Amino acid sequence: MNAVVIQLRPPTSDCGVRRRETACSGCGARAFSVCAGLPDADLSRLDALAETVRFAPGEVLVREGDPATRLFNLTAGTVRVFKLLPDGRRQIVGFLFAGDFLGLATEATYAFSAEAIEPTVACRFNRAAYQDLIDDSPALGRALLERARHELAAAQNQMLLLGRKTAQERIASFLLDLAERDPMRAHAPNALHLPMTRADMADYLGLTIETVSRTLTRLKTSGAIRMTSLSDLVVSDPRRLRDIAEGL
Amino acid sequence: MNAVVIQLRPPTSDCGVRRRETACSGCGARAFSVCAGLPDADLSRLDALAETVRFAPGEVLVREGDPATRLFNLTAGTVRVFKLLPDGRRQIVGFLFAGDFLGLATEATYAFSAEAIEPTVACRFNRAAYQDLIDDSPALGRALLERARHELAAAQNQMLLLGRKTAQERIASFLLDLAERDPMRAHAPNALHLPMTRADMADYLGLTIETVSRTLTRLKTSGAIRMTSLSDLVVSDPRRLRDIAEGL
DNA sequence: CGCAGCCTTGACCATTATCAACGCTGGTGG
DNA sequence: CCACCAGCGTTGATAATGGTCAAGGCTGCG
Repeated sequence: MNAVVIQLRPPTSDCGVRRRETACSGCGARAFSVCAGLPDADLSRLDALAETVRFAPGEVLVREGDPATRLFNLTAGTVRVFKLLPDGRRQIVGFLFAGDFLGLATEATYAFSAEAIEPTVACRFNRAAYQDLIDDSPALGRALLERARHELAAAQNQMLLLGRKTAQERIASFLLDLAERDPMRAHAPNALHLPMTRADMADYLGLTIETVSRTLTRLKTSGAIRMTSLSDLVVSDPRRLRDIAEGL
Repeated sequence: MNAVVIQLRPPTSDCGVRRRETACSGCGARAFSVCAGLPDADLSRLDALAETVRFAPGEVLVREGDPATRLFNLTAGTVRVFKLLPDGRRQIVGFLFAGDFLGLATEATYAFSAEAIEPTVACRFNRAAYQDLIDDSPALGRALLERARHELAAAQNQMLLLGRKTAQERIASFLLDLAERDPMRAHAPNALHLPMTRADMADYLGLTIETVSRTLTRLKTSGAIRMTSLSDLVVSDPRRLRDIAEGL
């Protein structure tokens, strides 16, 4: 698995900064990469700041409460970003994939933790240096603001999901969202890979493992989706799934 | 009521842009005002773009799905920002007060609706012109990015609340958050005004009106809070309320 | 081949939603 | 000035969605 990832994305001298707009060799561009469209001068300065780091599944990228000294740009893999309550209840606030930026919501200390789910490669930046570069590169500042807008809109959608949708609507919405972001989607339009466990999905959707499992079974039985393995599925009836997601 | 508001915040020739850092005459500064600390030159250019507008309770500032042509800076009042599902279920994604900015999460079209709760005064900007000004004023861009970071962190907290907290924890968290943002807090540390209805609270917290009401009664009975009217309360035991909010 | 971890399914339970009745309050008009 | 009404809030009884507890099955790896 790890070997495959490395095959798809060989270590790059520029830490992936220049390549960030494609998520996977041979498949289409990712729409919201922070660095897509930046002038070469800015890219070079980013390159100079970046250091490539690798994380095995379960490894910690940042820990809630720690001083926020680093930012990351993912070039491969999957990361879960989450918050914990004192008694251990966990809310995953997002999954990050290749091309995504980790640390936008950051102020003096990290307000979330982040762990690799799959073998992950990232460009790591010193936050202070990155901040200097933002202050100095209007294009980068603009790109980050644009990304922040997008993340904020996504967060609002997730609040709607968590506050007002049923279990079935949540799962359907999640699968559709994932289908839109999945770097593999260009290869097979309705095929979808789930890199995370049922527990991760549950903690992202405000449900329990059991409810996630039952609901997937129900969607399967109703013919909206078909599981090709525990972590792969085909959306056999996208229209229906979309209707379910919107509560229709 | 309206008269009182106008007394506290007379219409200003500069649309409130320069005054945005104080929420109410005589009380302390608000921490996260977008324009606080901007150079005078930028403030003047903002002034030139701004137009003062007033909204009565229930009036619409922006409607989900409309082309996003306007941004707002609130100088007085309270606004609810929300998203709807086709069947009418509503999720309030935030309440805005004096000093808050409306439109950060906006891309081509509004992804949310916004309505005044109380009589509200705002500076209205043309979005394209505002965008030009951002591109041209590093300080403004930085301030907006800072604000976006803060909003994103708040959104993640709300996801934790909606996905993993019990009804009682949600209400306690909500009251504490509100206490922190309430422009009146400088006047009486533990007094708190609720400008929104129970239905608004319910739609913000992913609960029903009845559960909000019952839970407030329970907090009241337990001695953590004391209601001085339907929309005013005193946090009589802040420590306890904090513990409840964190699930302790 | 066996084991550990993850997933599924079932039975039962609890929190919160729903439905319903009633009370308070503030505004209006007789 | 008082009575009425509409809208909002509270409380109670009941229901349902999703959670909890428990058992067993799959799967992938050593």
